[in-house]
This record gives sequence, C-alpha cells and structure tokens, in this order.
Amino acid sequence: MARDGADPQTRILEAARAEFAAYGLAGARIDRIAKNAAASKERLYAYYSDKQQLFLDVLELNLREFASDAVLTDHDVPAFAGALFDHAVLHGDHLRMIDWARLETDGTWLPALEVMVGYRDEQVRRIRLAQQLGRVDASWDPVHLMTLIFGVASAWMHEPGAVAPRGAPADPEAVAARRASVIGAVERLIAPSPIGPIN
Amino acid sequence: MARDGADPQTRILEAARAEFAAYGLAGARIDRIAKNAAASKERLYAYYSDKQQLFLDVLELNLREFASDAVLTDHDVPAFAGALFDHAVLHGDHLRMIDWARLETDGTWLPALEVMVGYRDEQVRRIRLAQQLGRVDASWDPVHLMTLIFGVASAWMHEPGAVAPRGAPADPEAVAARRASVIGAVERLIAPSPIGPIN
DNA sequence: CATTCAAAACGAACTAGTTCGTTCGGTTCG
DNA sequence: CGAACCGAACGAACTAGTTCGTTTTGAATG
Repeated sequence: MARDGADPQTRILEAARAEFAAYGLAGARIDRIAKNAAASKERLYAYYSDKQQLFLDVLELNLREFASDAVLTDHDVPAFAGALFDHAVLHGDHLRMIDWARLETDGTWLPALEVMVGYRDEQVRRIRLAQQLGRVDASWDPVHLMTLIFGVASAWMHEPGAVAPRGAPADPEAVAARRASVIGAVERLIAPSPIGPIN
Repeated sequence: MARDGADPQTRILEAARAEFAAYGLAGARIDRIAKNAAASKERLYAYYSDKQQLFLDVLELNLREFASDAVLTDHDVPAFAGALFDHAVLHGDHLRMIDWARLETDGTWLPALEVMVGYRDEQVRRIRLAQQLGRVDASWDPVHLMTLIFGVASAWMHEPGAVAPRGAPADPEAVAARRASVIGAVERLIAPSPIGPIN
C-alpha cells in the first residue's frame, strides 16, 4: 500500500495518515498502520510515543499542508474559495481528519490547533484588507465572513445526503459544476453595497 | 443522568442518544449507556439487537426530529436558513450524530438515510417553487443552492478553529450575531437577478 | 383486600474476542 | 561490531454480548 523507498518513519507517518483519515483515532488499528507501512510495530513505537501522539502528528502535518496550499492572494476572495474547494476535493482526507479531531478530542490539539488559528487569523487579516480595497463589502464582520466561506467551500463534504460510498466516483463534470456554484456563491456574498449607494 | 419515569426502553434510547453523540459508534460504551439509563445490559439487548442497530435507531430518531423541525415554509428561504441554524444550535447533538454517521459508516444507513433523502428532496422542491415565485434567483440549480444553504447554516458547527471545549458557553449575544450573518448571507445568495435584466 | 403468578427488570458474573503497547531473538546493512 | 529493523509472540486491559439467579411490578383472581 505504501512501500515507498522512504525511511520507515516516513512510511509509518504516511500509512497513519490514510488509516486515521479513514477510521479515526478510536477506529484506527496500529497493526494495520504498521502493515501498510511495511514496518514493524517495534519501529512505530520507536518513533512515536503512542497512538494519540501519532494521530496528533498526522493532524498537524495535514493542517500545515492545508495552510500552505489554500491562501487568500491578490485580494481575490472567490479564487480563495475555489482554492479551498479544490483542496477539499483533492485532499478529502484532510477534511475528514479535521472532523475526526473535532469529534474525538476534547480540545487537546494544542500544537496542531495553533497552526489552524494562525492560518485563520492571517486569512481574516487579508479579508479585512480586501474590504479596505473595496473588493469585499465592508459591512461584513471579516471573522464571520471567513467562517461562512469555509462553510460554503466545504458544503459538499459535509452534505448528509451525499453518502459517496467510500471513495466517490468523483464525476469531473459534477465537481466542476459544484466548484462554479461555490465561487458564484462567494461572489454574491462579497458583492459590495448590494443595496447601498452605487459606489 | 437520565432517570426519567419513562420505561427502560425509552431511557436506554435517550441515554444512547447522548452517548453516541458524544463518543460516536466506536467510542460509545454499552456499559455507560446502561448505567446512565439506570437500566441493565440484559434489558438493552432485549430491546436492541446490537450496538450498531442502537446507533442507527438513534440516528434515525434524530433525523426525524430534524426533518420535522426545520422546514422551508412560506417560500421564505432566509427564514429557513434561520430555522436550520437554530436547530443546529439547540440540538448540536444531531449535527454531531450526522457527522459520526458520515465518518464511521460505509453508507449502510439505509433506513435513516431515506428519511434524509426524502426531506432533502422536499425542500429542494420548495426552493424550486420559490424560484418560480421570484423569491429566489432562477439561475440557481436548486439542489446546489440547498447544499450551499446547509453549508452556511452549519458553518459554525464545522468551524475547525472554534474548539468549544466540550459544551460551548454559548454566549447568547455571539450566537445572535452569527444567526444574523447566516440569514444575511442567504439573502445575498438568493437575491434575484443581481446582474441580469431588471425584471 | 389479600393472593397469586407471569412478565419485566435488575445485577453480577462470565465468555470470547480484540487491541494497545512491550519484549525479544534473529537479520540486514553500513 | 553496532545500529536499525523485522516478525512473532505475549500480557494486560478492555469490551460486546450472554447467561442466570433474584427481585420487582402489575394485573387478574378469589
């Protein structure tokens, strides 16, 4: 499954990534991680103190990749939403991992959580700048708008009706249509002065 | 925890509701459910065939309550979003339960899923009607819009940054502000012909 | 009102299986 | 040689589900 030429530590982390995303912290099996990593449990526990620590390491890694992948640039908020959507589609595991963490932990992410908070604050700052530049309606609370954009971009991943039976077929045409809807929605959200004076 | 005067079967179901919402299917403990229900395991297994069946029963119950609680009426889509938001705030357990089910099952909800699909289809139908009445921009694919509205209404529950440490303080003022943002967002989403001809 | 009796419920122990984390002898490789 | 690694096994803890003897309930009956 994951017998890359990489060193065992990396192979284990990579296998853990898939395992935790699929089954969560409680459902993940250490034996399965070791097996899929083509490594021994002895090695796994040589590198990671215990199951939960491995879980948190995986979570932090995912969040770092996410935070460096989907960034608000050029004050283009719709494009940002598109990037969020793309990341969610391409790395569905990351979204699942965040959900697992939210559900299974009592808030002791500490290291991983800081990554998320720092990322969030930075994007909020950029939204505020976009507002000053007139690209985003100034009446929005930027923190609220940020949350709403996340909600819109990940709407399809949390859709209760869409129970893609473990690994969606991911019809490219449907995905493109959804992406367009997300971007269109965000454009409507940020449109300046929808009622107020015409510039 | 839940020693209502009700019969054991109901007490068990109620205790299971809290247990599964908090810990999920894998994390829930049968012993804990029985204890909190002030019932014996012997009774639990007399009423429910096994753990997963109990989980699915709880899920279906939650979905039914949800489906009868948040309904699109009077072609008022923003009010519908408000109702969704209110339900999510008041019954955070239901949202958690849906997330658990999405993450922990391979799609074998069958009974519970039909409730959700039926509900979803009905609301989509009403959105389509609202479009015909000019209350919602006709250029929206109603299914897409439905998903987006769900995403907006539940944005705060899926917010990765907001790690309300198990049972949020739920500052009423902040909740009201979030509710207003959700409704405002949906109003912007559905506003007819933002660019097209002026009727 | 008192008695009876079967169903419902309790509680505690038990079975059988699973899983984390550890240990250890053997093997490869630098 | 020694460090890294594997594979296999093991112990301890935990947990779903079962069993069984006892107690409570509640309705019918005399």
